[in-house]
Amino acid sequence: MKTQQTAEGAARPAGRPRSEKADRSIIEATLELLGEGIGVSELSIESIASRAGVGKTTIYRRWSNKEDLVVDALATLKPPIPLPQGGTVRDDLVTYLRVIQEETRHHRTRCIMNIAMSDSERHPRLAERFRQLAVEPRRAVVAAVLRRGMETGELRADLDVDMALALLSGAMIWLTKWSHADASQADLPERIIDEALKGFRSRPSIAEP
Amino acid sequence: MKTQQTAEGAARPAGRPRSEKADRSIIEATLELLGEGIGVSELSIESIASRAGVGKTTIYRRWSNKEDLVVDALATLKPPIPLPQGGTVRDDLVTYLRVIQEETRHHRTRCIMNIAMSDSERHPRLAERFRQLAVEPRRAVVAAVLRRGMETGELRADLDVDMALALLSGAMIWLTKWSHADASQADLPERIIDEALKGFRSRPSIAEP
DNA sequence: GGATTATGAAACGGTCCCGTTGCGTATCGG
DNA sequence: CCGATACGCAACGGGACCGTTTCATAATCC
Repeated sequence: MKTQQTAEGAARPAGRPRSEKADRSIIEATLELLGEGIGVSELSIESIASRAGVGKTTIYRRWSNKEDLVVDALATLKPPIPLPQGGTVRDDLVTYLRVIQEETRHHRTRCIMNIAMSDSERHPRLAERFRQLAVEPRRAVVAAVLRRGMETGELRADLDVDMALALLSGAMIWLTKWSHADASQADLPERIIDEALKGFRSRPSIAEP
Repeated sequence: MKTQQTAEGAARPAGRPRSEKADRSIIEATLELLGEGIGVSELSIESIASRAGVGKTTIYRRWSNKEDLVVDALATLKPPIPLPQGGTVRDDLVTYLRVIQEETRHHRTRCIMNIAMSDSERHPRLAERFRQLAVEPRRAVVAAVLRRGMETGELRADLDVDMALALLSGAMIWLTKWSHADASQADLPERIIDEALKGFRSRPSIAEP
């Protein structure tokens, strides 16, 4: 009845242990396929198994359905380092948008973003994963920058941080998706930030820096 | 060799004419399925035929591939009446975002938006259709409002109209997609507009209205 | 009526994928 | 070595669609 205890104290079941290498290649194959534009609904277990060099059995033994597998796979994506912050608030925000813009250049990133936008509708757990994986870290970083600006007086003290994040991120995504102009415009981040900083309303005769 | 000329001058081919009713039900069935969350890649000709009460032959006779059919189907979507404009620029912009917010409540609209965002990556002709169908009309309407504000002095004279549209629309989409808070917040449009109008930057002691 | 074309239904062979099972082999604990 | 479990592989029966073809019927022109 006695089973060997691992260092972590988990009960070690008898027999051949599961291959961590198989785990990794399954996850990696899943991410590869998603990154090539395969949507969750088109993603087939067989294609994953084939890509990973693994039997279907090995996959079914670990995940009972596709959504679970995709959720786990996405969990391994590391949020890209978001921001070297240090300059003025404007500079930091520009840098932030530049990172997004650069990410958007990669086909893989665009595919993942598409999954986040679309498949989340039918898979709430995916949506939650994306929120905590991609949205929340960025929100936190930008919020820190904005709050710093609010303290130094560079920004309005009553700024709505969530609203500001939505304006900036939303604008970047919208433009890269729908702008007629070449989306690779180098000055897009600056233009977005400056419009957002200045605001649309006219101001009675204040010299702009 | 002679063929009868219709009133429009088009050559009338011999034999039974194609059923316009079939045309319509095919298009309608396609939009129904897309509106239920079926993505373009999952959309099957057989399901369309079945839904439309039509033989597959009838579909294949008119469209040689799925993308063509979807493009034609989307072309029949009328852009929702965008804006009763009349009040202040702020009021008109709030109304504009309210329309978007209201549309987003409908599951069908969200599905169509998802297709616009995701499937456009793989189907450039779809992207183009969406641009001229949904994006451009809105851009035009909002641009008109903004320009009016620039003329009356309510808005900055050097406002970047495209950037402003991106900020507003992008923020709305971003928030309805990723906001933790209840997306049906009634005051979302006002909050977006006001942040955008005021701008993030602090202003040296100017009383806010 | 006769020629011509369209229509819905059904069936075709073919492909892809499903989720499961059996097989021979590999890797663990005891 | 032995029992237990995991492995990759191949095969299973079953389902969904593909794009095409055949067929009896319907609509239009002459």
